[in-house]
Amino acid sequence: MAFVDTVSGPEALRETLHDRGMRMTPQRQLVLDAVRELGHATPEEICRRVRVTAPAVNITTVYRTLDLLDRLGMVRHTHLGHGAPNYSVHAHEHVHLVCHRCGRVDEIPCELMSPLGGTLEAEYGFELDASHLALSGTCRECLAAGGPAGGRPEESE
Amino acid sequence: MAFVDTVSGPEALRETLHDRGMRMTPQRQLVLDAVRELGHATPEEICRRVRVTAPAVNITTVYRTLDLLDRLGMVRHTHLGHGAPNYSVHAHEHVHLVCHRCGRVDEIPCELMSPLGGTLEAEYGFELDASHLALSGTCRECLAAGGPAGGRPEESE
DNA sequence: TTCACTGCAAAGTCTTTGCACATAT
DNA sequence: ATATGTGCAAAGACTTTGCAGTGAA
Repeated sequence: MAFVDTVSGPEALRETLHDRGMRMTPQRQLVLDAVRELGHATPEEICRRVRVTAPAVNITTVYRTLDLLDRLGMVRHTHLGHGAPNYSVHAHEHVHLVCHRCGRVDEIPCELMSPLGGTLEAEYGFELDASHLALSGTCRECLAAGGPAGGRPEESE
Repeated sequence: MAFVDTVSGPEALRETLHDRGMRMTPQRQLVLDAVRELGHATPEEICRRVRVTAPAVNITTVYRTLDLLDRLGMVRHTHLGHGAPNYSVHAHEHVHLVCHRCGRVDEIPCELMSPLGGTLEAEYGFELDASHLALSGTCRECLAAGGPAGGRPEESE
């Protein structure tokens, strides 16, 4: 019997879609591939990536497809604080650290959030979804350069 | 000698502005008052509040003034994950918990973030600004109602 | 063959910019 | 008197919607 990669192969998407009476299309596969290849990206960036292969794909389709894949649980989006959201594959879990002085974005493992998650659950009954939103603050370099806490954020967000 | 409330009186704003060669205007005071009265609000809501007193004030002025007050450190804004940012007075520090199933926003004391803040600082040299971004997840009610982790977010964000 | 999906264009939010006039100092 | 601040209108970034035609099943 043939092995079917139900996690990342093209068949996974097709099956998931068919299970819900939806159709597999080249656009959908391309968008999912683009998210995987880019790691993190905005709809705009994903669209550009898709267009390398299929120049006719419309940004509208990218938005609709990202929304669909998000609802299917195959990708997820994170709000980094300003502007467009940032999409990544669902499997790749991490927390974002956004420096609001230089705009730099770092990733840290989700596990660091576990203690906080436990507290929130115990005290507020709130189940934390660590990877959906970013944490903001000031990064090492900006602390070193622009001086500590005192200075207001320069720019970016 | 007269007592001057340098924290919240009208003179505080005037002084801060004059120190930087900027001018005190009724609009600026009204926007700051609106943020104080509303606690949390979007630029749109702040504008509506200001217009109760001064109907001619333009939304553009509200945006410009909020940006100014933010740079002056008198208000701060938080990204709740979707749409417009949320402004509040700088003094009132807290973390937001946003339920991505029902959209509800709760506040928790900043201190809960201290352990995480310490870890981030020690391991990554990152100085956390807990109140600038929200934490998302699922609230107690939604967990009870819609069942736990399993179900995809319904709606809202 | 049928109906979900796509592309296109238009509209909808939220926010910023340019400019002439108003006004705080 | 001066140049900062304001209102207005237009534009800009990001996203959604309506609709007719396309193509997956």
